[in-house]
Amino acid sequence: MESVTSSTAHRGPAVGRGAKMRAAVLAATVAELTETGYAALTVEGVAQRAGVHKTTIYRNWKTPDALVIDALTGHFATDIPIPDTGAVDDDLRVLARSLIATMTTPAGRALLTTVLSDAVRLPALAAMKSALFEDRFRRAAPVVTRAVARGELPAATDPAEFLTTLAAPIYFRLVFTAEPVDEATADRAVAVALAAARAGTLTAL
Amino acid sequence: MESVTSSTAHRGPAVGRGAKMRAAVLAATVAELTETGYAALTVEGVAQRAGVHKTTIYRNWKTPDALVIDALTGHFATDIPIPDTGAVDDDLRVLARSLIATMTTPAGRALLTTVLSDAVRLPALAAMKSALFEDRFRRAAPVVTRAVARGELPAATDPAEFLTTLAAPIYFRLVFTAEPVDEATADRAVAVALAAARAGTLTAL
DNA sequence: CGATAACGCAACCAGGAGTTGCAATGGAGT
DNA sequence: ACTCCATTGCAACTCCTGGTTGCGTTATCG
Repeated sequence: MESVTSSTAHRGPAVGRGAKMRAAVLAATVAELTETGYAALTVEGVAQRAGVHKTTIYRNWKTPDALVIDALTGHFATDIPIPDTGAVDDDLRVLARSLIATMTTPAGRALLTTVLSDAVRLPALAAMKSALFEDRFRRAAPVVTRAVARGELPAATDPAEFLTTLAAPIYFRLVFTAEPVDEATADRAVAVALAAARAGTLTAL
Repeated sequence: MESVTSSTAHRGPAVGRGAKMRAAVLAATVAELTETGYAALTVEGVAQRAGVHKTTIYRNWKTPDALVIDALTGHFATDIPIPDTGAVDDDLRVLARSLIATMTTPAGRALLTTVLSDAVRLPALAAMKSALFEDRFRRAAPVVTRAVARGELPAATDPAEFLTTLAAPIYFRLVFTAEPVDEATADRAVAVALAAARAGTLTAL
């Protein structure tokens, strides 16, 4: 201490190091989440897997929960691209298939599992869950409105209703049943949603 | 060992007591499950709520998990009645509404939440999850087959497929979105499933 | 009414989460 | 290349809570 001396403004903060370890820890967290689940998640375990010492984690994240939030928020950022092929059928097929593609990866499963686990008690995670679906639906809504504009679907078709009908069977199988979820599942979901919409059952309340 | 003595066969085992406490503990477990979730479930908490000492619980259930399984298995037993009104529309409406009725009760939510929580790591609970849906679908299948027989639905309609389509949006809203789930939700799910089936999109693979 | 089994209680053990102080390391600027 | 200082590693330590054990107490059944 004493004098910081007049010259040296502020020396090298050495901030480049934390980035790598941060990435490693976040990745390790997701991995642990997939393997052991949120309940059994231990900072020790994450540290070990990341090749880091638990002290480091405790110093960089005030609480283990913050770590989880942080880890999941990353994947959250990876958004599904919204197609615009000119035909509803194709748009929806692409949409459903990419949804399934992202959700059947280990990382996707980790997000889904954790979001459904007891971690929902964390307000931040609960908010994330709502935001995730609201956001995806809002982003995908144009697919429906464009189809309506083109006359491919009834004018009264509600985008949110439609997308819920499309997504529900996919998530249902992912979460509840042990059935495999693949392209066939996607295509069937599309067919069902389209049939329902064309029958006029997917209007706003 | 020794002699059990001639007279006194086997004295009063005093077995009538455990029943009441068992019920109290099981109820307390469900309550704790709804309020605090599986991860935060503590034997101490359950004991306190049940007006019992934790030792008693540890003595009656080898592990806390066994307690959870036991508690949930109770609700599991409460099955949904399968209607047979003579018209698919009515059958399905009744079915969907009673499903929603049971799942929106505190107890129903407890079952659902726990079955989706980290508790799924328990093989017994995972098995229960599969069994639950398989069983319900099997029991409800006649509603579909009868409708087919009556000519109300296409002959190729697959019961499991149909029931998945019916249940999925309900569970989706229950689990993922914050929307209220009521009769309107039930009726809409019925309309969607019927429309999809009549369009021939719910056939076996 | 008395014996026996189940419950209540209190003290105890174990393990893991989270903390702290100090030594080692590596990156940034000169 | 060299030096400085933030950041990480490391080890020991505390504390809390899940789970256990032995014994006194109570209630149920014959």
